[in-house]
Parts: sequence; structure tokens; C-alpha cells
Amino acid sequence: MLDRNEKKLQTRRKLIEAALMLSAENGFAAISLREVSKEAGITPAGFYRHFHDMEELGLILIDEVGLGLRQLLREARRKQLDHKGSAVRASVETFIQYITDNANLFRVLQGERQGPSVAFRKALFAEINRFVEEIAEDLERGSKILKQPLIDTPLAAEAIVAVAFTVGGEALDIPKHRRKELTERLIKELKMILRGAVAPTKKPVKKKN
Amino acid sequence: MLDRNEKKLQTRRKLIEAALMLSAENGFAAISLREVSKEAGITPAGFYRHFHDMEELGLILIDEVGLGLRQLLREARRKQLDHKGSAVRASVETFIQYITDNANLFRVLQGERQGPSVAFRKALFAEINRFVEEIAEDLERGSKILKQPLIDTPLAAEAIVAVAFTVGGEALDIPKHRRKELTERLIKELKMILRGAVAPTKKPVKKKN
DNA sequence: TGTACATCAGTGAACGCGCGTTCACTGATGTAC
DNA sequence: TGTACATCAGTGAACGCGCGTTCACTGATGTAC
Repeated sequence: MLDRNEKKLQTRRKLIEAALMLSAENGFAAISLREVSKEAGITPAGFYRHFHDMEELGLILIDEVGLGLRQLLREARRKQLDHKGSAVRASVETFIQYITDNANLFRVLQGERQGPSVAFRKALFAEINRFVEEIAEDLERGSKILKQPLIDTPLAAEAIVAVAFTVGGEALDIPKHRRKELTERLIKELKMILRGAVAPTKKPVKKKN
Repeated sequence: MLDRNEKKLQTRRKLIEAALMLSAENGFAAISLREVSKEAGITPAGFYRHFHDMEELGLILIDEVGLGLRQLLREARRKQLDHKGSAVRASVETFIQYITDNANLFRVLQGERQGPSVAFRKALFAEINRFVEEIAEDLERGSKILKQPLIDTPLAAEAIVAVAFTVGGEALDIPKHRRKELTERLIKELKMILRGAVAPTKKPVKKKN
């Protein structure tokens, strides 16, 4: 009951990795049970020993996305403590690195927002929301340290994530040597948002936009 | 040579509308030539009198998206001239209205970013870029009128579009009565970005984020 | 340790289905005289 | 206006293909004695 189980888990892993790899091309929605099974080295019928159908596999992929995002945050926080340069820079560089390393995982997140099923979309949305909330907490903490209260932290977090994911999505389709530009651009954009999120200190600058 | 041609164009329109309608469910990538033909009321073989394949139809859908976006901008500018309330509010309300009215068109834009083919993605990206540039011009104009120079207009435009499209995408999956909240949220987020994009007037507020 | 039996991950063949594409065709519309 | 011919949007049957799913099966691993 150990070697056997281990073997099974190994095949399961292979299926997950195969799905991740194959969905790089045209998204998870575009791949078939047969393709995934073949890539993982088993027959289509064998697939059913592991998942009820492709949707179940898809939901597990989304879990992996969530896991990846949390790892990303942990890594980013760690880098911020070393604080050479700004916190934003450290975070963005970690983020772009993550995207580069986990392109296929990020593609799932990016691509299946209007994916194959309602359950799918809901799960993905929940995962992203969780990420936004964690970013909000980070912002809150940072703003207290710097003594720069923010006007509306959750909103700022949402805007930051929206912009980061959009630019991140672009990064996937770009040759590596142009990643650096994207990184700089993203840093500037996020700083812009943060600047707008800081509550005015003395004379509030008038704006009528 | 007139009635004939007219009839043909009519069928073509039906195919386009059918594709738009069917792709509402699970995106354009998920629909078949046979489905579209059936929905449009012709046999699958007849499809080829109008398009070489589904990809060609898809590219035309993207053109329609572009057309829609330009109409949206025109409408938003018109509303701004009436300027009851802020320019941002007028724009956002027009935007959300557009999304509500053209949900399927917007879904194409939203959903096929990592769509079926490279040509597809490129076309979509080009269309969005064009939109970003027009927003940038609007921002530039607005900032001159208000005498509030912006630090980096193209960047601000990009961030604005990223946030607007993200929130817009959420709007699609939400019951109508909650649209209002989303509208307000989007307005706040865009104002936040604009605040961050305005060049500091006198003493630049220090920030180390 | 050796034997008899149970478990169960993975096999391979078969199924019915919807797909994209081809083809010769039909019949209404358009054109030339 | 009437006739003979050309055009061509749309038909309907046929094709081969990959799909998801089922099923009885095999044979290696695990368990009980």
C-alpha cells in the first residue's frame, strides 16, 4: 500500500504536468483528455483512475496557480527585507521572474478567465481575489511603516493586481531580452498607482479629473 | 448584381452575429464552424462561400471589437462635453454602458487574448494598443485644459485601460443591480491612477515606495 | 519464508458523435440579345 | 418583352478523424495465513 500509491501519485503528477505543458500553446480549454493522457504516457482509459474528467484536472491546475501565487508573495516579502532598492522594484522583479519560471501556470490564470465552465471561472476568480487581499495587507503594513496612510487600500491593491497581471500577460509573448523594458514599465506604473493612493498630507492638491 | 449581393451580405452578417452570440457562453475558441452555420441558418458547406475558415471569421470579429471601441470613445468624448460631473465619471459610465450593450463583443476582446492562433492574438493586441493610444491623447488634451501636466501619459493610459478592462470583465459575470457598485469602484480606481499621474506642483511629496 | 487470494493502475478494443472539408448538384437571380 | 445562357449562394451526402467514454482484461503489487 505504499509503493503502489506512490506510483499512482507519480502518474497523477505526470498528468498535471502534461496538462500544464500542453495548455501553453492555446490554453487549457484547447486540450483534450486523449492528448493529456498520451503526453503523460498512459492510455485515455487510464485517465479515469485519476480524474473524473478534464474539468476536475482543470480545477486542480487552478489550485496550483493559487499555490504559485502564495509562493510568489512569500518570496517577494523575503526580498523586500533585504531591501536593496525600493520595495516595489523588489516585488516586480520577483513577479516577472515568477512569470518567466511558471509561464504555463500563469497562462492558466490569464487565459481561462472565461474558461470552459462556471466552476472554473469561480475558482479562478476566488484565487485572484485572495491574492488581491494579500497584496492589500502588504500595502497596509508598508504604509504604516512609512507613515504614509493610503486612501483606500483594497482599491489600490485591486488596481495594482490588474495592471501587474495585464503586463505579466504581455511578458509571456515577448522575447526574453525585452522583459527588462516591461519590468521597468511595470515598476513605473505601480509607483504611479501608489502615488495616487497616498492620502494627501497637507494642502491637498486640487484635481478635477 | 444587386439583390444577389445584398442577400449574400445579409447571410454574412448572420454568420458574424451567430458567432458573436454563440461565443458568449465559452468564448470564440469553443465554437465550431458547424454550430455557427446552423445558428445562421445555412449548411456547413455554405460557410465557405463567406469565410475561408473560422479564424478568418474570428479576425473579423476582432475588427468589430475595434470598431466598437472607437465608437465608445466617440460617445465618451461627446458625453464629456456635456460635463455634468467629472470627465472620469462620464467616461466610466459610458464604458460600463458599452460593456452591458456589447457584452459578447467585449467577451471576444477579453477572452481570446491567448486565443487560438498567433494572428488572432496579434490582431487583438494591436486593437487594444490603438485604444490605449487614443486614451493617451485624451489624457494629454485633458491635462492641458486643466493645466495639470502628467508625468508619463502613455503609461497612465496603459494602466487605466488595464484596470478598466479587468473591472469590465468582472461586470460581465455579475447581476445587473450590482453593476452600479462596479462603476463606482472603477471611477475611484481611475481617479487614483490619475492622481498618481499628475506631476507634483510645488514641494514634491516624498515617497519611497 | 512460501502460497493463495485480493486489489487496482493501466490496457486495448470498441462505440457513437460532432467535427472540418470535398463534391457534384440545384435553382433562383442576373445578363445578353 | 421573351428567350437562352451564365453565375453562384446554398444544398445534402459523404469522407476520414479525433474525441470522450465503456468494458472486460491483465499482471504487478500488497495482504493474510
